[in-house]
Order: sequence, then structure tokens, then C-alpha cells
Amino acid sequence: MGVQERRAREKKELRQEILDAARDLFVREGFENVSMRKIAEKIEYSPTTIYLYFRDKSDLLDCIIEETFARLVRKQTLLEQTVADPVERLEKGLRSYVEFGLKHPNHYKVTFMMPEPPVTDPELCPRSREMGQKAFANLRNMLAECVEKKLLEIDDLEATAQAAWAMVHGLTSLMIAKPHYKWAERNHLIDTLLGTLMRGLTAKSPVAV
Amino acid sequence: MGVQERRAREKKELRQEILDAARDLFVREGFENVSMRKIAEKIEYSPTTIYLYFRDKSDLLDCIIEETFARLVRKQTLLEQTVADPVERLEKGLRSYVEFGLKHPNHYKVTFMMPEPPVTDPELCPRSREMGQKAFANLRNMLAECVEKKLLEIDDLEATAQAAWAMVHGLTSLMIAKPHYKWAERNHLIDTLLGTLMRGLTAKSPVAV
DNA sequence: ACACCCATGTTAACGCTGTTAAGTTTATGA
DNA sequence: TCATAAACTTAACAGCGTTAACATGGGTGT
Repeated sequence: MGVQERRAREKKELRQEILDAARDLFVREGFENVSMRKIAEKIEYSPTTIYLYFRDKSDLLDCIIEETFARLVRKQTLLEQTVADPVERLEKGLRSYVEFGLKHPNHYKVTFMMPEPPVTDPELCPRSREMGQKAFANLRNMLAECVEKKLLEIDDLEATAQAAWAMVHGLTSLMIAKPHYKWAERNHLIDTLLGTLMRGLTAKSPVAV
Repeated sequence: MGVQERRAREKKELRQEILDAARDLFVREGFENVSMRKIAEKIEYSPTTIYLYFRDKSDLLDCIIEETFARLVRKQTLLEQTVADPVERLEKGLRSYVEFGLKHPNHYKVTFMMPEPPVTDPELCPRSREMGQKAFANLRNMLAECVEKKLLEIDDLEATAQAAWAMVHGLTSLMIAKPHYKWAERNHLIDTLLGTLMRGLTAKSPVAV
């Protein structure tokens, strides 16, 4: 009897419907302007129904963010296979990180620009963080490969990876937070930052501090 | 008759009392966890009284942020007078920016990590932005002086200044947003980022892209 | 001296929020 | 056919920012 299976399928469908509605509102209006009631109205269910499928609002949004960030990870993994030169790959990886953030500002905002809430339940950590971590792990691997192949000389791999991440995050988050600021032309600005960053990594002579 | 003056003084005092209470809560609990009612309770007035002294919540918080950011600007201005070498001054200025942000995470969060609200009243723009702009202007001036004195070669001053700003902002904001992340030791991390940044600015040879 | 007025502050309320407890409907398996 | 469990809704709680309407007390003009 396929009854239970049909039920399970229907349940899954509604869950997906909620996700779709939430993502749509979320992308268009931004995290803090999307209420559970708005999502409920869009799918024509009562607000409390959502709680049958998601623990709470942040759980729901985490699920949305996860699937989007998985795309970034895939994109970067693809880069590993298509770009031979590790230095060029690193530069392209950093660039794709920025471009991804600018393409999905609301997702990026929630994942990297909001203070993480105090950990109440240590085991129920949001999934989206995992994907963010994975993206960073990719970046570090790219950097490590440059060092292995003697293309870069780096003292502290971990610290350098974190610094590089911070730099591309800085540009991404600032442009998201201040869209009305008189920025230099976008691609030129990205080039300038990546140029400085890559030169800073390749230059061997220490600078006076 | 000093009556009006006394009244004005009393009004000023209550205004200051509100600011003090709000700043205290704000620094300790963070922006989104401070409600007007909490502030009112702390000063033992009704919530609506606050609206006699401040347009709304964001106006109140802007006033607090402004006075804090003024300290950063003062600090950087002081640097201009005490550090002779422009390159060293630039590096110290960038460093003080990061340290300031980490010292006042809640202020920094509101000023640079939150999406700016849609401009409703174009003339009633928040004051705090002004101070943030001033801090950035300082940074650009430091950079410009390095170029003037032929200590740095830079193609596009504006884009480079924005990129440098983005880099230090990146580190500051990431460490604020993810305090529980397994960061490298704070000072070492700052050194690593500033080292890469300064090398990237001073290195003349272009890197392959 | 007395009435008025205005600054100051309060109470009550509106419409929103996330979330929970309790109640209702619906369909299924025995 | 009937109890049961799953699915969903209604009503409510406690909080939020903000506004309108009301109270009060003291300085001012006549």
C-alpha cells in the first residue's frame, strides 16, 4: 500500500512549497522584513503550520541559505578541476566568492554579516555555517596548493587564509551594506582589491612595520 | 530671570540621561536587544518620554554612535601629527581602525554591518554616517600622502583607498560577526592582514591574472 | 490675583512580531 | 464502523516601535 508513501510525498511537497515561498520573499525583501505570517499568507496556510515543518524562523532560513551556499561550493570545486595554475585558481576562487556574495546579498548577509546568536543548543547548530565553512576550507586548500608547489611563500597558512578570506569578505559585505555609497566601478574595484591581495601574497620582501 | 535657562538645562540633563542609559544597554546587550521600553525602565520614565527627545529609536542610537566614532576620528587625527613617515602612519591608521572596531563591536556593527535603510527623508540622514565617512576620508588622505611623497605607486587612488578600507573592514567585521570562530591569535592575524595589504600596496610588479 | 497656556510627561492603544497551547478536522488502519 | 493519529487552525501570550489623546503643574499676560 502506497498510502504512507503518498503522505510522505505530500508532506515533502508542502515543505518545499514553504521553502520556495520563503526564499522568494527573503530574496526580495530581506531577512528582517519577512515574517512568518507573510510566508504563511503566500502559501495560503496558517502561520503555525510552518512550525510543523521547521523548528523556527531561523531554522527555515538556514535551510534556504544552505542550498544557495552549496552552489558556491560547487562552483569553487569546479574551479579546482578546470583551472590548472594554482595561483590563477586562487585568484579566480576569491573572485567567484565576491561575485557570489554580490549576487545573493540577502543570503550572504544572514550567513556572514549577522552576529551569531548565543549557542543555546550546542548540537543543533545551523547547517548554513557548515557550507560557509566548506567554502572557506576550499579557499585554504587553494592557498595550500600554491605553497606546496612553491608558487607562494607563506609563513602561517591558517592566518594567511583567514586574512585573505577577511579581505574578500570585506569588499563583499561593505558593498552589500552600503549599496548607495559612491563606489568605484565594481569590476575595477574587485580587480584593485584582488591585485593588492595577490601582490601582497607573492611579494617576498617584508615591509617596514 | 534664569528660569528658561534652568529648564533648558534640565531638558538637556534628561536627554543626556537617556543617552547614557541607552549607551549602557546598547553596549552590553547589542542593538536589536535594546527596546525603548527597556531604556525607559532604566531611567524610570515612560517609554513615550524618549520620543520627546529623539525622533525614533534609530535617531537615538545614531547619537550614541556618533560620539563614539568621533573618538576614532580624533585618534586618527592625532596619528597624523605624531607619526612622521606616511607609510608607517598609514599602517598605524589601518591598525587603529581595526582595533577600534573590535573595541566597540556594537557601535561598529550598527554603523558598517547593517544594510542602510531606504532613504525616506533625504535631508534627515543619520549623523553617524558622517563620522564614518570622515574616518574613511582620513584613510584616503594618508594614502594620498604616500603617493605624493613617491613612497607608493598607485594607479587609482580612490579605488585603492576603497579596497584598503574593505580589507580592514573585512577583518573587523568578520571577527565581530563570528566571535566563536577558531581565529588565529588576534594580533598575529591583524599583522598578517596588514602585512599582506602593505606589501600589496608597495609591490610594483603586477601579478598574473 | 487669576485665568490661560504650554511644556512635560503619562496612559492607552494600534498593528505588528515570533511562538505556543489547545482545539478541530480529516483520513486511515483495525 | 470506530478509535486514533496526523495535519492543520484558532486563539492567545508577551513583546516590539510608535502615535494619539489626555493629565498636570508652573510661568506669563492681563
